[in-house]
Amino acid sequence: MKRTELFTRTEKSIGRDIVSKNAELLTRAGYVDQLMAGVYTYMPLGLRVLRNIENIVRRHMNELGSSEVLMPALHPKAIWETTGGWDNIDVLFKIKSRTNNEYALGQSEEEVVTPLVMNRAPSYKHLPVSVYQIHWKYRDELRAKSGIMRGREFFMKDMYSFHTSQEDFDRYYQLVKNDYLNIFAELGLTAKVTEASGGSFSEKVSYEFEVLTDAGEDVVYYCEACDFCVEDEIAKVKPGDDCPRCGKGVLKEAKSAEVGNVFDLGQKYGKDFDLGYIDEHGKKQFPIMGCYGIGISRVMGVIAEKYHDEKGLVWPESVAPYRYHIVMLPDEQNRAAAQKVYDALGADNCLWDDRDEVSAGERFADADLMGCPVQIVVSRKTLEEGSVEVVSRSGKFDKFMCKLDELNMIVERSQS
RNA sequence: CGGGGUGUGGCGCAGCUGGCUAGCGCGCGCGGUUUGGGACCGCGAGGUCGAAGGUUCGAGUCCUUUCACCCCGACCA
Repeated sequence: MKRTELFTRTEKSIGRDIVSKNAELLTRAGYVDQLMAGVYTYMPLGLRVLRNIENIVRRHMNELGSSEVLMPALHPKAIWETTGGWDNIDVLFKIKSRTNNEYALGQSEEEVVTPLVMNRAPSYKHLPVSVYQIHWKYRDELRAKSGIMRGREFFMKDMYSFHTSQEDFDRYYQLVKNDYLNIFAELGLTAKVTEASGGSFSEKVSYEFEVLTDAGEDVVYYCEACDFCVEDEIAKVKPGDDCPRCGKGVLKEAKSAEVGNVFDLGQKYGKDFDLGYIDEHGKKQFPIMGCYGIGISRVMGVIAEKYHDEKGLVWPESVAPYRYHIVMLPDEQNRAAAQKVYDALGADNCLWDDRDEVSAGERFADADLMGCPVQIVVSRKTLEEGSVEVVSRSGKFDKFMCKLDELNMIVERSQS
């Protein structure tokens, strides 16, 4: 995309009341715009990052054999009364219409997905089933905070699975749990599988996927030597204790952000809706269900928290809005050369700063702030050698010159 | 929801105990000089000071109410 087609702008300074690093950088770089507390517009570049995260998650869900659906965010009151959530979930967003009917905004979708799936699974032969969606969620938080990390409206992947036996559930649960670590790794994040409480509707422990960061609001105790990690709320151990798993390491305390979770829902929802299936003996049974979340928009915030320096964002390649940022110094010859680079690398991979009358310094500063992985400088100086200069935003590779007639070298050499 | 802070052109801010046509930087428009790290000169446009009410000869400055945002806490099936 050409910069002149982008209506967003960058800001040098930011209000003193913005403390959160992700909010600061994403706002200054023009990735997001706050509408109100905990509610953001995703601007063109921000949306591309969000879509990249989303698509990585989507690919994994599809590989897990789950089917994508898109369920409503606006729910009737009745289904939430059926499960008890209307009265028990204080973050449930409730709406009264002019007809005096009441509605809820979805903060999770068990109430929708359970009838949706079980009405189509009359017998054990139709199970297991796994479905997921990637959609907005709403929580009536008393206090939204930390930029896009804790919104009242946020983008989330939520998957639900339905099984006929505990063994089959455990198999799938384990599969998803393991794959989650791969997903987060692909997103550039090191997540720790963390034991946590199952919430008010589940006696069982759940697992949260925690990324260590001071910007997070959870506190975990983790082992330095192995992958043991537990939420402080349910921990029977404390910092300084020997690790209960490996015995070798000592537990440390850290703040962290929950980027995903998996829940064993048991038979609650089937029972609440009285929706079961017929087993091989002709008897009615309730499905064992699991739910599996990943906070897409929160992941974006956490990545911004983990990947930045004093100059701005430094996106991992897997989620960067554009792989290449063409820093063109204004001049007709430079423009012609930049056009060549743009065509060679593909418009969908490049953010081309094609503006006139903007100083070199501002271009460099903008490129650093926006954080695309590879910066390609086109200037009189580089063209004297018939080349462009290729720079890594993260320092992953040493900068090098690339001849204009060998532009595919950029693709090769910047990958490694 | 309890406590604290802040609301002044698009963005960032100043405006002390009330006083005359509300300032500054950035950005924006026009002209010119610049062009490898957020350049410079000149001219110019743009705000009624979050909102409502009150005190006063006079309110951005004081009082009351209210809304919004930020931070701490509580909360976060």
